[in-house]
Amino acid sequence: MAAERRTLIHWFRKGLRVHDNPALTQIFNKARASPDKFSVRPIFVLDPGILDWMQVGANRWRFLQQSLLDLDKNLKELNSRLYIVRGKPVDIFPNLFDRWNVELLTFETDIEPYAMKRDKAVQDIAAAHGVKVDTHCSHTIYNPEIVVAKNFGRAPITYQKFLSVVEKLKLPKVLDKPQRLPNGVQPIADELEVGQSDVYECPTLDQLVKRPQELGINKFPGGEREALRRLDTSLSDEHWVASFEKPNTAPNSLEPSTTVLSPYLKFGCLSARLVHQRLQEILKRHPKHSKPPVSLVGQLLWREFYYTAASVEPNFDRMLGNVYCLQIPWQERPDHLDAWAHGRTGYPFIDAIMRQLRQEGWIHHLARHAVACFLTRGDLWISWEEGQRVFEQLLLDQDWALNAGNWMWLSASAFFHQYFRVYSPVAFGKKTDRTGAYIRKYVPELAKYPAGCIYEPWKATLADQREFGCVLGIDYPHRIVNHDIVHKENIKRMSAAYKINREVRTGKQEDEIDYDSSMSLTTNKRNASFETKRSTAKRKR
DNA sequence: TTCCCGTTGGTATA
DNA sequence: TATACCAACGGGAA
Repeated sequence: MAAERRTLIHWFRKGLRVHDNPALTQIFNKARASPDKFSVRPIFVLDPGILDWMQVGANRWRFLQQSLLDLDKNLKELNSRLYIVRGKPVDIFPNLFDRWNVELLTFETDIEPYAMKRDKAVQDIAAAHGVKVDTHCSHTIYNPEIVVAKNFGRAPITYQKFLSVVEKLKLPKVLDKPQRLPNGVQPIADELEVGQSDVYECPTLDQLVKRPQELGINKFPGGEREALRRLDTSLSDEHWVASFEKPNTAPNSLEPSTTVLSPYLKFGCLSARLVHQRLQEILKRHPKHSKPPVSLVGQLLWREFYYTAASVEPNFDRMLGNVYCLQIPWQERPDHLDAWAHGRTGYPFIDAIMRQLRQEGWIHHLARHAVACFLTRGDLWISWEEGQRVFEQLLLDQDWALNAGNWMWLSASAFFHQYFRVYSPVAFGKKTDRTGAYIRKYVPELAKYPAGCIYEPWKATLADQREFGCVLGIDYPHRIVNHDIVHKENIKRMSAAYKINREVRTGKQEDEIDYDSSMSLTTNKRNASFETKRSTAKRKR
């Protein structure tokens, strides 16, 4: 009798795909082996609690919505479907476990603190309801837990060290999509579905997006189908793949100079393990290929690097109490932060990047470097946490570990320490776009400025500005800081911050430390120094 | 303790 | 286009 069937649930969170999805494949195989015993319910939980954890901008909601629609389609091709459940996991699971007579729950592991807490709670609930839970690590190529264990309980904090650790590890077996379910495994409608046929349907865009005016161009639609298509396109030119070196790609080309697979990897529409396997196959045919850290494989391994580091530090996205992070007395400047976030700094290259980000949800990695350096140690001296928050909202590929890790890198707070290497908001972009075509596209008010001064519009005379149809202070802002002056001051501030951190780290007594050595002492700074001690203590443990 | 190295700086000089 | 220099960091190996 159908009523006696037991339900197998796969819970999608990240990993919005049917290919290379071991947790999904597990329940499909189990149901296929005993089709008269089981029903299969692949679910996605629309969890309002996630908003206490994450900022999600309109473009990112759209990407998720499209990914869910595509996932439902892909599951239907396998004779199943996606069930969207609305509510907090801790509230809805007890109900589902009872109502659906659940035997097994599977999901992909995650290392984000919000996810780990949520998953622990759900596992406890499952245990109380007699539901078995199986988890699989498939968001990353290597299991962060194993990498940490192989490195004697600590995450490697240099890329080279990370490489030496993972080189010894076995690569995962990449799975194809599961085989189609036989007829009869689909669950019969539950009491909620009866008379409410749309109760588990995918959300519409207007259900998710509260401010539709913030929706930009849909240049990178979500979903597994699009992800695999994009992968094929990216890998079609094998010479390009084999010779890829990230630093040689342009941050300001009019069309992306890199693959833009990152949003798909973030949501798991695309398996990093599959990409890795496909790359290895190509590289076998091209013995003289580029290598990590600059190669395409190297890019995947950066992702692994940050995931591993983040997996053992719940404060990875904060300066205070973060074992990796240098304590720096950043300043609060809401006006400057706002100008930066909305592309109104008066530096055309910086503004073009920030506007592209807001419109399209993706910017080149080196463009991220330029704007991140500008916000933090280069020019504005504003905390990387503020930048992280803006990126979190706007980037389609926003991934907690990568976003925080890269912000620490760029602000020279962790992993990278050569703070005297500062990006110029004027010179850096010129290397790959002499004429300023990128600026003309994203800062159209400057479109008539000639190549000679489009990166530095303040060099145009007022008469010229009028002729070019864009007067500074009226049609486009004056620059909010003078880079030539502030970046030198900031290098000194960094030097002082490093000195204090060094002294605290090496155990010099607090009263011996000269906080005033090159800048005035602020409350902020004393707190920062105090927290460093805590971090250091933690690190030694 | 010393020395080398580090995904992707900027600038001047040849 | 390549190289030296700027002023100088931390991690990690020796």
